[in-house]
Amino acid sequence: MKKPPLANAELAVMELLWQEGRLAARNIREQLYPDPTKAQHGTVQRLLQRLEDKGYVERDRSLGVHIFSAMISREAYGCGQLESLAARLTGGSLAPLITHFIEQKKISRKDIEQLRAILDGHEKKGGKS
Amino acid sequence: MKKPPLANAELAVMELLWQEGRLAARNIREQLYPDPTKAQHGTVQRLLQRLEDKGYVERDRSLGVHIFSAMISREAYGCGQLESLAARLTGGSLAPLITHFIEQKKISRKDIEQLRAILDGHEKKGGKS
DNA sequence: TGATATATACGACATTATGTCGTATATGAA
DNA sequence: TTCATATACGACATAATGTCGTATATATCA
Repeated sequence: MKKPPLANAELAVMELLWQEGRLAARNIREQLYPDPTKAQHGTVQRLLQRLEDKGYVERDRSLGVHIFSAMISREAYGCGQLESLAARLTGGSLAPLITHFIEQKKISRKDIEQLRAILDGHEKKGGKS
Repeated sequence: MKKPPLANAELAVMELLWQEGRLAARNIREQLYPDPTKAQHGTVQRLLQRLEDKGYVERDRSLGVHIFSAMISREAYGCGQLESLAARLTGGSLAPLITHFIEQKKISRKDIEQLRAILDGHEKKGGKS
């Protein structure tokens, strides 16, 4: 179940699905290509089909038009990418990456508080080593 | 100064440079292609040249053979990738990604402690909002 | 100094991914 | 049945990647 990174056009489709849930190809095309132009319908179909092949998108064929929805949440996708980044660079460990991120780019206080809350919550819940 | 992700062979070269500092192309080829084979020297030269073009690698031409070194540390590279991931997915915010990561994949206790230490240290040093 | 070995520069190629169309076929509504 | 729209998918241009091979430069050695 390895997930390659999403390319730009693919990510745009996923964004719509993440935001709006279930969509027909037509809705996606309307939002991605607002031009009153013609046959980018094929383009969207192609993108959706490839996303389906890769396991990112699910297709409901039970109605007239197919209804598409994301098979993986934004968080799960991001998480997988994070994991793959850590695996490639730091033996799977996240801390070195975050460390540098916090020290270099000024991370927002809100993010810091949120992270601290996550860590605290996780520890209290049932600290597995 | 946008840094595209490193492909596999490129990352392998960077790994060597990160680990060993300054290297001639020959050293890199020896470690990447241990076969007593022939002309992967060209391959390594190509990889190095492309890495140089992308700004990942620096070339010292002052000696007989060129000596290569990384222009960007492993941490800085990972940090940039992290940043780009957050920018693409969560409006630049890291917390949602980490949250899911911590909750889904069991992050090691060591990493948790390390992250907490980083957060504490950062806050004490001079909490900018 | 000339011959030989090694480096560098770079063109070329196969492969793959991506974004895009266009066309053929199916399916629904009128 | 006819027409509009959907779907399936082949095709293509572009780009990135990993790989060679060749041409040129540079060094070493006898």
